[in-house]
Amino acid sequence: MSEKELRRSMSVFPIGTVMKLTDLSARQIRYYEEQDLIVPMRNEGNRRMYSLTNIDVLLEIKDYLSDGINMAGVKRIYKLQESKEKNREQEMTKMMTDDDVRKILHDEFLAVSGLNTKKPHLFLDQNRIG
DNA sequence: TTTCTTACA
DNA sequence: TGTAAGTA
Repeated sequence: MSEKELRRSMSVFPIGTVMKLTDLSARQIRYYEEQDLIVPMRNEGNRRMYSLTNIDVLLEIKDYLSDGINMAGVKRIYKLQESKEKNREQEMTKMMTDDDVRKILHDEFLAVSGLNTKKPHLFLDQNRIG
């Protein structure tokens, strides 16, 4: 996660500030949380603290709602994005793994055939195996 | 003062 | 969704 993303994910705004920034009522903001559209952090006093990312989502929700989409529809949109991101990450992980295996087999082949002119990969791959 | 939870003439 | 009550 980049520093920019870390900053955007820092929960530092109390609900009152979020109300002004999004023009939503506290009731609505808490309701969207109940619908699992956002997951604000809690401070020592059990107060909800929101991040810029949370605020972005709330603004997006407002846009969808103003476009005539109901809560069920909004929830479907985020559910879909969530599953797609998981699949993408899983695919990426699988690709990385396959690539590692390929490199390892390639290096082993070079070593056995006595043509290993580049050993650098062996260190990295062995660490990944362990 | 602000926010939280719960509940509803 | 709004709003009231009683807290923290």
